[in-house]
Amino acid sequence: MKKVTIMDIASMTGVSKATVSMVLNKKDSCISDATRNRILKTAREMHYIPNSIARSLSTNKSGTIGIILPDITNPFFSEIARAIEDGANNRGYNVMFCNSDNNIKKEEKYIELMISKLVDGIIFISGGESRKNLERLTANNIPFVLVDRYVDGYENGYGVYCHNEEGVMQGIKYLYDKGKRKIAFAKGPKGLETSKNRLNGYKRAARQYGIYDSKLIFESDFTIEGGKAVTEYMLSSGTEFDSIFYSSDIMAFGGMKVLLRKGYKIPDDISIIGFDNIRISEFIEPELTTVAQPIYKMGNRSCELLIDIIEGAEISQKLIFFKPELIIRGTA
Amino acid sequence: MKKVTIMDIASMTGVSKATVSMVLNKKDSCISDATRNRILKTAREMHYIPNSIARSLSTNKSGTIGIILPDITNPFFSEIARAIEDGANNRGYNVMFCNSDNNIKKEEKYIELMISKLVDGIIFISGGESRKNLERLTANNIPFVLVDRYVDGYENGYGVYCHNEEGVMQGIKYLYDKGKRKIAFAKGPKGLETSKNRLNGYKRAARQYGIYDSKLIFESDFTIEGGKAVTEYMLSSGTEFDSIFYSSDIMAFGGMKVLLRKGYKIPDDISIIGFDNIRISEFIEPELTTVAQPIYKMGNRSCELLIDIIEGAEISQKLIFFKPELIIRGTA
DNA sequence: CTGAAAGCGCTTACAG
DNA sequence: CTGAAAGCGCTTACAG
Repeated sequence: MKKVTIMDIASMTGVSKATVSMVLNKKDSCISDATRNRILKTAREMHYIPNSIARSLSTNKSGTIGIILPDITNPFFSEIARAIEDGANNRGYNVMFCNSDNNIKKEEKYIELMISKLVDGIIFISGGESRKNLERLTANNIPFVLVDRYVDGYENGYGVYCHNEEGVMQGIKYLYDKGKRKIAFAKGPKGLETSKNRLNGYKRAARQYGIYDSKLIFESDFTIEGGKAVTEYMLSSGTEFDSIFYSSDIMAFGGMKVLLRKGYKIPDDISIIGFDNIRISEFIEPELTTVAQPIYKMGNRSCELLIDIIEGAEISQKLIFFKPELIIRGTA
Repeated sequence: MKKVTIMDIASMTGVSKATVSMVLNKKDSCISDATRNRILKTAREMHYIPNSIARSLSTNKSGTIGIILPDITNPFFSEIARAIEDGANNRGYNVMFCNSDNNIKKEEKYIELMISKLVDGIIFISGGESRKNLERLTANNIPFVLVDRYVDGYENGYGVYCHNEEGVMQGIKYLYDKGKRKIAFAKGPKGLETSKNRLNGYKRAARQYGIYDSKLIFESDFTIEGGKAVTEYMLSSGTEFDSIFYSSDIMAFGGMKVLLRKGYKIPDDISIIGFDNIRISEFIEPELTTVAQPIYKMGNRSCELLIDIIEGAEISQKLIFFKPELIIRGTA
C-alpha cells in the first residue's frame, strides 16, 4: 500500500507536480478554477496527506518547535508544556519535547538532536549551566526563548520570566505582617538563576525588616523529596523558626507532609508559603498559600514570542516579565 | 552561516559523499582506516550535525514517535509521557506529543499531522470513539500501540493495559472487609472503555457481596473538578453511603476536598479509595489509599513494544496486561 | 576500497 | 494559466 504523493495526483489529473503543489499550498492565484477544483477533488478522494519531511527538506523549515525542560512530570513544567503545545498548535506548529533532568549532558544531546531535526526554534527551560549549549543553537541559527530560568550570559536574549525576587518579597512581607519574625527559607539548588533570584528576594525583604539571619536559609532542590529532606533537616538543625518559605510549591508539599506527620498544625504552629501556584496547590489540605506565577500565560507567551521570531515578525519586546501575585489560602 | 553538509566534508577530505555517508553511518566495514579517520576528524572539526530530515526522506524513517494523550497536565499522563520519552531516548528515538482533550476532531487532526511528519509509530491514549482515527493509521501503515484505554474494535491490536476490573474489585473487597456496606462509586465518563471496565469491577464485586445498588453509582469524569462536582452531587442526592470509590486519583482529590470542607473526617466518617497511584497521591493528607497502576512501567513497556514493532523485532505478546495493586494508606 | 548516479517527495524560480 | 527542471541533503544499490 504505497503512499499517495503529489506525483500520483498530478498524473491522475493530467497536470504537472508543480501545479498540484501550488494549489495544495494555496499559492494558486494564477491557476484556473477548473484545474484547482479537479486537483482538490482528487487529492481528497485519494486521501492525500502531504509528506512534510519532503516539504521541510526543500523549504528548510520543519514546522516543529522543540521544548527542553527538566521533567515533564513536574506539574509546573507540564503546565508550561501544555500552554506551549496549545499555542504551537494554534499557529500550525507541532511540538517535540525532551526531559533534561537538569543534566547538561542530556541537554547537549537533545539540542544536537533538535538541530538535526531542523526544529524551527526551541523553548528552553534551563537545567543550570546551559550557556555552552545555547551557543550551539546560536551557531546553528536556531532561535530560542528562555522560560522561567535565566541562563548566565543570556539575560538579554529572548525570554519570558516572572519577577521572582519581587514575588518572594511579597510573601515575606505577608508573613512579617502576620507577626512572623523567624522565617526560614528553603532555597532551590545552586546554579539555577531562579534559585538565586528567589533567595535574593528573601534576603532583601528579611534585611529590610531587620529579621535576616543566614542560619534560616537552607538549601534544597525543586522536588517533593527535596522539600521533605530539607524540612527534616530544618527540624533537626536546632534553629528556631515560625514559618517557612519554600522556593516552590512541590517542595512545600513535601515539607508540609513532614510537618503534618510530626504533629505540627499548619498554619497554627507554623506558616507555610510556596511559590508557583501549580494547579494542585489549591487541592491539598490545608490549601497552600503561595506566590502565583501565571504559568499558562508564561508558556503561551513564550510560544507566541518564539513563533514570531521564527516567522520574522517584528518583536517589540525581547524580554517579557510577568508579575507574581500572592495567593492567600490556608497555610499562612 | 551556512550549515555544514556531507558535501562539505566530502570535498574537504577529497572523497565522495557516499563515502562520507557510509562512515558517518558506521556502514564502513570496507572503508580504509585512513579515510575513515580523516572523515571523522574533519566532521568533528566542522561541527557537523547530520540533517535528519534529509536522511528521513531517503530512508523513509523519521526516528520519531508520536504520543497522543488527552492532557499532559494530568499527572497520570505526564508520568506515562515521561516513561515513553525515556524509553524512546534510550533507543535513539525522539518524541512528539499532542494533547487531544478527549476530542475526536483534535485527535484526527493530530493523527494526520503525525502521518505527514512520517512518525515511525504512535502511542495512543484514546479520548473515546477513536476507531476511525485508528483506521487512518492502519491505512497509512503506521504502527501504534494503545495504552491504558481500549478502543472499540481494537481490543486485539497492540496494547498495554492494566486489569482495571480486577483492580476495582480488590478495592471493593478491602472496603467490604472493613465493614463498609454502602460503597458509592464515582465512575468515569461514558465512551471510555476504562470507565466501563472499572464500573464493571464495581458491579461484579458489589453483587458478589450482595451490596449492589444502582443508586450508588454516579457519573463524573477523570478530573479534579469532576471529582468535586460528583461529590457535591452525591452529598445532595439523599443517598446514604459510608465510602466512595473514585475511578481515578485526581477525582478522589477533588472529592476529598469537598468532604473535608464540609467537615467530614476521612477515613472516620467516610472512607475513600482512588485509582492510579499517581505520585502526588502519597503527598496529600491523609494519604490516598488507591489501586496502583504501574504507570511508569506501562509507559515504558508501551514504548518498547512500539519500537520493537517498528524495527521488525519478533513480538511475543501483542497485548500486555499489568496487575493493579491495592496500596493501603490513610483514606480507607 | 571508493565514486557516480538515482532517488526520496516536495518547492520554486523560470520559461513559455 | 501551466510545465520542465533544478535543488534540498541524504542513502543505497551498483559498478569498477
